[in-house]
This record gives sequence, C-alpha cells and structure tokens, in this order.
Amino acid sequence: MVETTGDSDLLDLRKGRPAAGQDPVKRAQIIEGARRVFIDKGFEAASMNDITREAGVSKGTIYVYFANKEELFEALIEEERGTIFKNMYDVLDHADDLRETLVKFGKVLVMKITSAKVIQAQRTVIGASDRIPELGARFYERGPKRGHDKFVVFLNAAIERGLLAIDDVDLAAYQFTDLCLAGLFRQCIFSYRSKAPTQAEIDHVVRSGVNVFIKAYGTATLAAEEQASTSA
Amino acid sequence: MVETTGDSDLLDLRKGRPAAGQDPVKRAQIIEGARRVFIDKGFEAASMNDITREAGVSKGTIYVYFANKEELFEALIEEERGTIFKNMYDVLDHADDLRETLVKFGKVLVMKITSAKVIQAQRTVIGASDRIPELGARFYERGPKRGHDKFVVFLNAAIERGLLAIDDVDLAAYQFTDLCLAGLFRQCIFSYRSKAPTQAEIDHVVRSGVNVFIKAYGTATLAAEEQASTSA
DNA sequence: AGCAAATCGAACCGCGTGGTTCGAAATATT
DNA sequence: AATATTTCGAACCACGCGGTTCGATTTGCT
Repeated sequence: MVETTGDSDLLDLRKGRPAAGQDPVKRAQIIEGARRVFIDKGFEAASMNDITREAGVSKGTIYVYFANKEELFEALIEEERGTIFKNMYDVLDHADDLRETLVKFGKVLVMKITSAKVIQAQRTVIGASDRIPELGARFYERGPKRGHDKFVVFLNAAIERGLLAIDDVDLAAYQFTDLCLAGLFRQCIFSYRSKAPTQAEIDHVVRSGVNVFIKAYGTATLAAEEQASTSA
Repeated sequence: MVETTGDSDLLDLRKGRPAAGQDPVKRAQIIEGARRVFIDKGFEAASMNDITREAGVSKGTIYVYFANKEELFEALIEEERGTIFKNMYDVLDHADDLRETLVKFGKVLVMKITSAKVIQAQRTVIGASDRIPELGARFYERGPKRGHDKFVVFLNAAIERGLLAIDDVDLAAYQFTDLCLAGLFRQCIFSYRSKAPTQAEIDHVVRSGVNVFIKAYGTATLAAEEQASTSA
C-alpha cells in the first residue's frame, strides 16, 4: 500500500553511497535467521518478528538490508538454490565408464533432491509459487534447469562417442532424471515418506533407472564395451 | 480445542434427526467457497472471512459444519482428491493392445496431473504438508498411491501374458509414471511453465516414455505381436 | 397457521501482522 | 578523543486474524 520503494530508490540515486546494509556478515546473519523461520513455517506463516528473534537482529536493521518480507524471502531462496545445486554435476566431468558415471550422477542427484532439508526448501518454494510464480520459475531455471542443460551436454558427448543413440536428447535427459527419482520425489514432497530414502533404496532405484535408460538408448558399441570390461 | 465432534456424534445417536450441519447442499456450498479461497491463496493466507464471503454463508454456519479452519481444509482436499483421480485408471480395464493402452493411460495421467487446476491444488497441499504432514500423506495415499496399485495389477497381468518381463514391478510402475511425466511435473509445480503442456507435447513425451518402457521391459513375445500387427 | 430447526449477521475477544519511525546506544574510523 | 556510521529496541499504525457467542430472522415441515 505504501510506496516506499520508489522513495528509497530516489534516495539511492541522490548519492553514490548505497543507503546502508552492506555488511555481508550481518546480511548472512539475517538470512540464517530467515532460513530457520521460513523453511519450517512457510512464507505466509512466518513473521518478521520471528525472524528478528531468530536472527538476533533488530527489526530496523533487517529493513535496512531488505526492503520487505518478500525480498528477504527471495534472497534466502536464491542462496538455498546456490548451495543445493553446487557441485551437483561435477561427476559428469570425470570421463569414466558411461554406466558408472550415470549411476554416480543419479545417486548424487537423488540424494540431494530427496534430502529432508532440500525437500523442505522445495515445499516452501512450491507453496510460495502460487502467489509469487516468478520465484518458483527463477528457482527452477537457475537450479534444476541449469543442471539439466549440463546433463544434455554430457549426453551429446556420449552420443558423439557412439555409446548412445537418442533422437530427442532434451527429453531423454528429463527421462533419465525422473527414472532415477522414480516415485521418490512425489512421495517425499507430499510427506508420504516421513524420512528421506535410504542409501540402499537410492542405489536400487538408480541402478534400475540406468538399466532402463541404457536398454532404451544404449548402442551396440556400448554393449560391446561393457561386454569387454566384464570379461576382462 | 473444542470437542464438538464427539458431542454431535452423541446427539446424532440421541435422535434420528442429525444435530445440525448435515445438509449436503449447504456443505457443498461452503466447500466450493473454501475451494476458491484456499486454492488461490494457500492455507495460511486464506481467511475464514474470505471463505464466508466467497461461499455466501455466514461464519456461524460454517462453524456448524466444520470445527475449524484445518478441518474445512481437509474436507476440501479430500473432495479434490476424489474428483481428480476419479476414472483416471479406467483405460487399464479395457484389454487393448498393450502399447496403445500404455499410451492412453499415460496421456490421461499426464493431462490430469499437469492441468492448471490440479497443479494449483497440489501446490496448496504441498505447501500445507510442511505444517500438516498427515494431510499430504493422506492425499498421496488415497490418490496417486491407489492408482499406482491399480497400475501394478495391470503390469502383473501383462507379465502373466508374457508381454513384459519385470523383476521389480512396483518400481517399474513408478518408472513408467515418471517417464510419462518426464520433466513436466517439476516444471509445472515450480511455475517454470506458466501454462499446462499442450496435447502435442503430452503425446510426444508419453509416446517416447512408452518406447523406453517397452524397450526395457518388453519381451520377444510382445515384439512378435507388434510385428505381426504392423505387417497385417 | 404454528412451531421447531437452521441460518444469519454482527459483535466481541486477545493477539499478532507487516511496515515504519526515531532517538539512544554501540561501533568504527580518523 | 572526536566524529561519523550502524545498529538497536521499542513504540506506533491500522488492520485482520481465528474463534466464539447469541439474539434475530428465515426456512421448512406438519
């Protein structure tokens, strides 16, 4: 209702000095408090006073660093996204045996995405996506989508090596991801599972997923290579 | 806090006439209002006054039918679940060509699950699942899970007919579902797609998913049958 | 028409909301 | 030590919250 944003923008332009709130430590401290509150209460149920309490920072100070609740929430999600997807796709860079690389990649992927922390974060984002669609879109685009693109590159390389034969690589990449997550993601996100899948479960699902994927897209060349390595 | 449920149950037994709040029309009217408000604002942001307004029913009356906000919300979700999954698995009963049955099933599944309405409902449930895990669990159990079980039965029948060879049928059922949804569900739920997938997209993804599934689990018998029908 | 049941609608409760302000206190910088 | 910058913390705002109550009104049945 109140047009404070426009005013402060004008103030920012008035001087070169950007108002205040530039201490990264304080900023991190606020976001850390915000994380605890937002993640376990959701966007709507969370109150700025809760965050104030949890962060150990005065309300006034928070409003120096973040214009409003929504902006603080977005900053938090941006950070969460970063830590979640960091290093997730490193396995793809090691030119290993194709099957084993897929298995390793699948495991990392499933383990991260279905971990209790990440599921909770995703729930928060999904819940907020209804009222702030751009937030969910940005999360997906800079998170899962970016990883998907890296995986497409990986698949194309495997195709070039004659190991895979895929007509729609983009779709195949999605298929692989969802084969690895088969059932697990939906179960976790709906709280049907109260706990994250065990390592054994993940192993089983991922290995089976890789089998399906290779049976569908693996070439004779790949089969020959695998035959050779097992008989060796 | 207030034990109205137990009391009214006693009252119900006392006379043939059920205490109050038993008019299914009024009840439906309240739930319809609740639907509009809950679905587009989420559980927390929705207010009972909003629902009162939207349903055209007085606050007092609502509290005759539902003990509190949470109970009303649960009743709504229960209803939504029912309408969403109704008739979704009918295609499985028609003993058709296996491949075409899978395609039909996949299409219905994806179309329903990724429709704007259903996505919005799922977001609401997921968002609320953080604070009311049993709600999400119940939704999943009586919705997706129930359908999954039906599909497992279908797959077992196909195995018995010698058309498929599957070691872990339960897992394979999840794999099929997620192959059909490849990428789409996550994109929709995170608002990365602002609109539901087109019919053409669904066709493409489902057909590809079925191909992968059959390449992985189809038997020589199935291949021979398909060969025969195409050459006929 | 008469009666009992259901519904309405408004008021009340205590409390917390997000947002904003501002002087006092603490902290850095010179 | 003096100064400039941040942070604190409390107060204030108008408002809506979920929940509950209750007398007046409407409704439906006999």
